Amino acid sequence: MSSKLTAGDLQIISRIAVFRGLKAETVEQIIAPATAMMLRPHEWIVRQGDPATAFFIIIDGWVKLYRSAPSGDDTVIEIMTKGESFAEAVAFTGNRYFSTAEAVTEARVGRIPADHIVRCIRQSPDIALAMVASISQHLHHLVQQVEQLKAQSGVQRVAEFLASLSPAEQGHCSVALPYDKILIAGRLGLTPESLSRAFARLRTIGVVVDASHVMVKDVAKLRALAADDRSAVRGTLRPVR
Amino acid sequence: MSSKLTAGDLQIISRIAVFRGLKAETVEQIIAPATAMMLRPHEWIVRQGDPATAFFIIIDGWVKLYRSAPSGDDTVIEIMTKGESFAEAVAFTGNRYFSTAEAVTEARVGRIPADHIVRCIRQSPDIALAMVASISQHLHHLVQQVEQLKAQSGVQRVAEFLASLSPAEQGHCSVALPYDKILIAGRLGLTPESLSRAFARLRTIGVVVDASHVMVKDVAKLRALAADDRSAVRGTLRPVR
DNA sequence: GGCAATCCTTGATCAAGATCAAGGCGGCAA
DNA sequence: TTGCCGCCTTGATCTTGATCAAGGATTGCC
Repeated sequence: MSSKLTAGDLQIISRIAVFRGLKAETVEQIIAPATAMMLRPHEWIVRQGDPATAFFIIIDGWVKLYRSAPSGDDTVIEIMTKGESFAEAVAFTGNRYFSTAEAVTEARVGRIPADHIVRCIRQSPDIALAMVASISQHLHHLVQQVEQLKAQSGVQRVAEFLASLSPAEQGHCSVALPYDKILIAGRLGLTPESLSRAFARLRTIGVVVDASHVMVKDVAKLRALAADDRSAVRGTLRPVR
Repeated sequence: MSSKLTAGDLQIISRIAVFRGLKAETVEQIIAPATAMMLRPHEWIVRQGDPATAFFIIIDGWVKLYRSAPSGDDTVIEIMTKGESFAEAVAFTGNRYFSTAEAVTEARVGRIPADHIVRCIRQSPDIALAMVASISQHLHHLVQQVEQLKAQSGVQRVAEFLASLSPAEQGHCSVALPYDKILIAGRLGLTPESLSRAFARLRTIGVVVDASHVMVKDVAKLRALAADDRSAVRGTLRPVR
């Protein structure tokens, strides 16, 4: 289940996110005691409520963070992939993980013990600043999610999601959905049925979804819709039967 | 507008949140260059998009964090009071504040320059750990908010909010709403009208709201409702006309 | 091939919450 | 005192999204 990191893993880890800006030797020192986890779909990495003893970097694959209510239903908090990290902050507090992390695809995840990092920080405090920067990203992302849930309709959230997949600011583009629609629906706080209908509505502004392929005629229009700019999509977006 | 911290301010600040667990002299060193801001209602502390150069500790009063969309409407992200801090993480990144912070009541807020803290951290890294712990709290709070918005109905969020005001786990209690209902509605992602109707529904399970006074007959029932435990409130909660 | 399971879509219906409109009430200033 | 304004509530209506139900498409397995 757990093994040493390969040279390739190190390459990936040191180039990304959490450790951006640190010297190569510092990064090496940090990840010295790291291990790699190989996961099959549905296997979990940590469980909500477990004492936090480490944080994680995704080397490959997709991972979802979700919370389970006593009533039984799960709420997706975040979906992450290669180069992203999670549970940094809580790992330093000794508290408990507040979400479950589960592999969505086959995945490879680096595990870094918190106590080791704490030692490293005492030795070179710059590490702390790098990690705070990474944590700040997570905060920003969550703040945006709260804003979206409170202020945007389902169709708008879908539009924003599609726009975020598109590399371009405007013009047309063709992208692939990164994971299945049930999961996308969860990410956006919708049921699969509602997501399906949202896609149907977006057809009226030139978005064609076929399985995991999405053709967007005009990305700018998508963004305008997400931003509530009614003039950009006036008269369109009728419900589709 | 900005002045020195009083001895009383120092008392409050050093006892709370961000600096918990640090030695008194360390705290003193950190807040040496801090200033106090006195604010009237509606005055802002920082603006969304401003470069982040400091973080803040609320000494007294209430402060709301909110984001403004290009379309004009505002989304409440968080409402905070005495002893709470904000913008810690982003202050270290040099990025821009991602919400506006505005006084809701008269308020007194301590401002701590980020560059100074960075120097302190290099000198004694324990500060970083204390701050990460505080940031972790913020993360947890946001995660909970996302969960609530995605998984709970408006009435449930209101129930949870009221339950959180009550010191007791169960039994009856009487509390005061901490700020006006428009703001409570914003915090919970509802319109004032919907909040009003949610309160009306809760009357059927023994919650009486009169102006800012709330009488709760059975806090346990509130919590059960928030947690989706239908058996606890079976047959009640009919819409009220 | 046939079968089952999963994913996705579509339709019909229902419930939740937003919106629009109106009115009560309390505080405050002239 | 009067009048105004902002907060709050209530009613009527509309929109959004959830739920329930059914069926098509794909995939994997025997």
